[in-house]
Amino acid sequence: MTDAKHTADDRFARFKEHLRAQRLKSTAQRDTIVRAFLASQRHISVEELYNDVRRMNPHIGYATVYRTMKLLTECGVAAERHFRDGEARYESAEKRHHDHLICESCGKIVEFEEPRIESLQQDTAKRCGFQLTGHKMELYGICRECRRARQAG
Amino acid sequence: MTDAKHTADDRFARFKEHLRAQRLKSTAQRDTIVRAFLASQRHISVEELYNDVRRMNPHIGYATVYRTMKLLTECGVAAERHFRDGEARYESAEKRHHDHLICESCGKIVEFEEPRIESLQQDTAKRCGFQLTGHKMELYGICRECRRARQAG
DNA sequence: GTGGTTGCAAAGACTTTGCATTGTT
DNA sequence: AACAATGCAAAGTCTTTGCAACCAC
Repeated sequence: MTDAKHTADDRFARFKEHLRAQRLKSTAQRDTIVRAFLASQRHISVEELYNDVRRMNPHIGYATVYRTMKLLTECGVAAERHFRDGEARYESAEKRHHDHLICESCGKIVEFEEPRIESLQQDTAKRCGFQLTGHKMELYGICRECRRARQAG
Repeated sequence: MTDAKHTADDRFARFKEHLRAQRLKSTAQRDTIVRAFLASQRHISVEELYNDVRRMNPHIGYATVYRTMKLLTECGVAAERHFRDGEARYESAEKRHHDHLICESCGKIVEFEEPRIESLQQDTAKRCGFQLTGHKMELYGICRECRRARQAG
């Protein structure tokens, strides 16, 4: 499924490389956390990740998860997102650029790309005298499944 | 400047009306906070508002400011926003729909409307099977003044 | 052995809440 | 008089940090 250049192993290697380059150390805790993150195919919160990690090694602390996700973000393997629920979520940073569509009923998160919107964002920034450096766009709605469930229920 | 239907006095009246309708009480603190909010022509944070309010009445507490802004939001006079800095900011809710462009250098916040983006957002949601209920879009960049200052400096 | 890392608890930032007191209606 | 509102401090949520013990290099 995943692009061959971006397998979990590749990303794990990228993380290890980052440690080496920065003269940081490899530890069992970091390995566990990174593998757990790479195994999760979703927009995972620190709490969720912490729970996954604890299953593999109950002695790992919350702070280490936070610190490791910070490292993963720095080396470009993970990207931090902030949706409405107020806690950070992490996703793989190696996908191409995209934005998110979130179901307000079940919390499902769908990714989409819409180059026409991107282009209009550029135009808009320029029109206002800004040099665009980034954006945040989230669409909120009700997904098909939740609408069906409502009608049925 | 402001639309005649949306003067500060009108909005103040709307707030008072809300209190009456909900059988809540008018107090000097609420009046002070609401007037300070209506007088501020910007996307004001609770801390900034608290400082303004303290100048008018040093005995007002932080909690009362939070509680009053909640009320103002409920009655549709204020709208709560969350930008990157992690603290809530409030703006007038009576403007027409718009999104924000934020200077990463000086923090300036500019409002814009772009119906073509809105329309593409609708299309995108539909294409993904969602019924759109809302969105959050912020563009980040460097404003003209900050770019000039950089070149000069 | 040196210096980064960990886990825990404590602290921070922002916001909400409990409660005795005060103020509105 | 009844009951909501206030101010303060305490608690809550998410995240970061200080520090002694620990471990990779």
